[in-house]
Amino acid sequence: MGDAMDAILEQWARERPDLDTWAMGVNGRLARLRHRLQQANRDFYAEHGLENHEFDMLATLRRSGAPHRLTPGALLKASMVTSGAITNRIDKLEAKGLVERVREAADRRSVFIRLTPRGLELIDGLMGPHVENVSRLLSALPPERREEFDASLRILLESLDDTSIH
Amino acid sequence: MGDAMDAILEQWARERPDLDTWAMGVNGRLARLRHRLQQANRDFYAEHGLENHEFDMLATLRRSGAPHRLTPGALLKASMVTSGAITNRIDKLEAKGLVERVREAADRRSVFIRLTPRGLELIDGLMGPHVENVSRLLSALPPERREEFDASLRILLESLDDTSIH
DNA sequence: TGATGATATCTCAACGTTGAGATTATCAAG
DNA sequence: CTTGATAATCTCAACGTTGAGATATCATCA
Repeated sequence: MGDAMDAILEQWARERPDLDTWAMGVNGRLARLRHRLQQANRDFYAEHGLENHEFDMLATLRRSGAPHRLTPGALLKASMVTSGAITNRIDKLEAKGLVERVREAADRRSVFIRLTPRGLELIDGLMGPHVENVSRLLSALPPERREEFDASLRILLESLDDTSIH
Repeated sequence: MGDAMDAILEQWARERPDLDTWAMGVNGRLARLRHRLQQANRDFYAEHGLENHEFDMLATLRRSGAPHRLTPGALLKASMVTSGAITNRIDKLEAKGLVERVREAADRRSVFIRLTPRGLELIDGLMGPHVENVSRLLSALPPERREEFDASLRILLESLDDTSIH
């Protein structure tokens, strides 16, 4: 059979046989796979009234543990967007009543973004179905390949300095 | 050592030990890896005055073979964005003199987007360095792992119906 | 105490994408 | 021919992100 990238690499082989295709293929497949997964995740989140990034932010707060609050700065580092986007996203989630801004006396430059009871309940109820959904999306990979695949991804990420969430 | 995703999965293991983490890990690593690669590619393209998507469109036209022209519809299908974005991108590349709109008598609903001589020269000169750059970015993956890694990506893409560029 | 630099968050103009609809052209059927 | 359906491209308002700068607070030290 072959995927879309096979067809693309065939074109390159015809037009520019001097180019080595392995890296191009992996680069393209990673882009396409990420895109497909993101679309599929978006469909799932939409069933529950959430945007992709809204789910991400709620999940980040949830996995930080009680009392389920982080500063915008911490949320920024945990994300892959810039500060303006974080402010905007917090605004939207606050308007939905899923998080709230809490100022503490300690350092008044800072704000805590805290899951509301509703936000906590929502994300806690969604994590199980989300994991099931992602598992289903990746279920085509034979079990005996899974460990090596994940390990390869980790090797690449470590080499690109993706080594910390702090 | 461990990558950023290891730290995230550790948090989940502490907070929600009931969740199976393999699929979440792969999903997150694919997102992060794609993001890192896209950033690195962007830096490379920027050295040559191109945006990420501009390089993509020029490369799509180049690999289609002489006479290096495709309709906006074909460029749309080859991309992962919507029609408004395609029109906008063509406008920008046309303003830079790298592609031109050509109407043919055959079907006047259609337009061909054709690489100009400058556009062809630019993308042809860039493909070699681009492949070198991507190869370097992926060089941490041991050679004996590469074939299986690529094959696993293909398995996943085929299962998600990413099977055609037409 | 006051000055200086660092830190945390927010602001906002510029820009790109989305996606439904408008426009124009072609094709098929009667 | 007309009519209606289909097709290809473009338009544009709504929206989100970027990224530099503004604002406010804190820390340090003379």
